[in-house]
Amino acid sequence: MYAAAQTSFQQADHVERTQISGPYLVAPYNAGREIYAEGDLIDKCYQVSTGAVSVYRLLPDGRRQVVSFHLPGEMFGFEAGSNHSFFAEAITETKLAVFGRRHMQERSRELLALALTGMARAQQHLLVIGRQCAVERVAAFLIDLCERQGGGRRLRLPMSRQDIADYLGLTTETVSRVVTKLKGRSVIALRDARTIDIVKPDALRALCN
Amino acid sequence: MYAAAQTSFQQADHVERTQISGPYLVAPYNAGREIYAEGDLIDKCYQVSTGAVSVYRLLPDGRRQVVSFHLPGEMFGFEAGSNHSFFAEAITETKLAVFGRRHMQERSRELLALALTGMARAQQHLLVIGRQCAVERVAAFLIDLCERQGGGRRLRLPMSRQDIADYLGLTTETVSRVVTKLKGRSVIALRDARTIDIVKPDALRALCN
DNA sequence: GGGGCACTTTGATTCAAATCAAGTGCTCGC
DNA sequence: GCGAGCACTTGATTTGAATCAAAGTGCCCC
Repeated sequence: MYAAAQTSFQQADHVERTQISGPYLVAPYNAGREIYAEGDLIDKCYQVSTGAVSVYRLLPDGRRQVVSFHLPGEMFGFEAGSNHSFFAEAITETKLAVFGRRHMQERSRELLALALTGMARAQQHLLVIGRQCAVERVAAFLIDLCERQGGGRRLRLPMSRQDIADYLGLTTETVSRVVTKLKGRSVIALRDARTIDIVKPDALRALCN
Repeated sequence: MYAAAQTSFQQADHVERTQISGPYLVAPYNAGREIYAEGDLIDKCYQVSTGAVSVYRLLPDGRRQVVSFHLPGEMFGFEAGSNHSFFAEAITETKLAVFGRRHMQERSRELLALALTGMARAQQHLLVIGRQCAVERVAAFLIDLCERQGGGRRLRLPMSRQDIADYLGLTTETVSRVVTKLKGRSVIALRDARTIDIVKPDALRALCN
């Protein structure tokens, strides 16, 4: 399961340490590569160095819910219990700083803050998915991603329309239609399908409700 | 904001301590009473002694998402940051064990486990709301509640259809129709609107996927 | 440079749940 | 015991998003 990561560990001394400091290794993952699977033992946690990661859950019939995306600087991989309930995979070419079990125990104070933030994010996401319409969901998603990328006007989407749809509880077609509509109203502009310029940030923010 | 709680604190020595031990007080809340509001300072956390609590968020236009219900023995009230992002209110006549800030600091290890469990619950809930149809959502809700009440066949609902709808991202009408349909298939039986007998637990479980 | 493939967009139709609109029945206060 | 009000149920209709279907578009590899 961890074969790729374990054979390609390397020393790293250039990775930003925004949340947790200490000794670690950096592992590269190709786009689409699984980081952990449902049922795997939890014995590591991760910080995205470059690239992007999705954490998701599957229903037996294949329906998928992405519960979170993780961008550079963000931590993931800690869960309740001893085994993972979710899958994690690299969306694009990704490098991850990997922390071992010992490190997690030493740093339980930081982990608490991260767990509380994760809970808050998931609960905010519940409101979006449970009570907002398609346009509101996409607008909220774009704003969230924009802020997490530093708040500039240009937004790079590391994930596909399918990933976005599975995150927002929609279909790719609906996501695409909403994007087209926002483009039509000149709220956003597309350089290409994965690069969005936010033309009217206030209008976009107003759409979240 | 906490007036009712603060004037009615009383020593308690009979409340079960399933998660955290230590000195505390017990406060009674009438049905519908607010426990904390969005924006309130976070300086306490709570354990339900008797009754039930809902934690929810509101959109400016009044749409509401209940993010969690809390039954006897369960803790709530800890969030990221220094101020609440959610509202909490007693659903029925409720008694809460209240823990102060000092206690939360001393018990950060237990809090971590609770935060991780809370995150897992919220993420599981995301899958239900994002990717399951009305029947699946209601079935999952009934099973979850049943297990949290000890797993017997008879289920007492402390909350209204509106509360359930706001938890599941549905309307009261839809919740009611699903309940009627499950009753029609003899998967469940209703003693009254708030008391459900699970007649075919396996069939109910099969409906969740 | 061209073929194939994956991703995205667009269009037509269907469908599940929301909305709108009455009932029904239970609880509580008088 | 009786009426008012609220919670819940049921029915008719609408609607937003899903589904089904078919083009674009760009990219990689040969």
